[in-house]
Amino acid sequence: MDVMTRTAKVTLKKIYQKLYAHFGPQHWWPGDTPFEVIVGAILTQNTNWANVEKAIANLKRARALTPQGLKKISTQKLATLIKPSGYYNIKAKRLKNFIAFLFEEYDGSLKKMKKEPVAVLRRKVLSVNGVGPETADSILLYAFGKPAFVVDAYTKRLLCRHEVIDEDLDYHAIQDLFHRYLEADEQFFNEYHALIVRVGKEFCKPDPKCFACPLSKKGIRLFC
DNA sequence: GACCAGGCACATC
DNA sequence: GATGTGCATGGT
Repeated sequence: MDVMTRTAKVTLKKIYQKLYAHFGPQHWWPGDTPFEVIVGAILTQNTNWANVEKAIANLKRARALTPQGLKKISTQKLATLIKPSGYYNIKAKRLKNFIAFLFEEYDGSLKKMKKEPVAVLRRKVLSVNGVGPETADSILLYAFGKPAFVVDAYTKRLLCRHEVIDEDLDYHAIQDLFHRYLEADEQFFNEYHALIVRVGKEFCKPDPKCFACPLSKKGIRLFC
């Protein structure tokens, strides 16, 4: 194993250990059912989770938080229910696109969907308009328990700030780091991503000067 | 009032 | 292929 590879591997493991030691297990994803996780994954696109929760509550109250429920209601009605999550018109269409896909390919059954090999599943989910790489991997990992690492804005920011990666690395290049250097374990990927979001929300703000982090006594970085 | 939040598709060059 | 833009609410 070459030096760079070894460094990246050690660094990724070290970050995880520091985060886990500080925050403990996160018990993700916040969703009662796999279907709720999928809906949440679409609604949370570029959106604060607190707003997504309001939209989810509206869907539950309207008894629409099932494949059949979302299939039945109109796109317009759906948009009204999910309004608090923002981008409600486009997200209503995206949810409808996913539902159409679910019924066309799997008769509306998540159980059937889960049986698909992971590589095939990812490719097919990505073909749904409105489902990009992060949403697809969130679905694979948190709804279906497949070992797909979820790369989000926090992941990229954290790794950039700690000079593990360059700013210009794209989604799949970043994901590849986790897939190549760490064991592909679903629970581990689940916990790792959840911890990144936790530290990101609290301490890793967009302001590039913001390094305040409880994991370093001097408050600057995870490790220096 | 400005800035931010667990993206994505599409237009344009 | 790179870069820019629209989509929108609610909390700080």
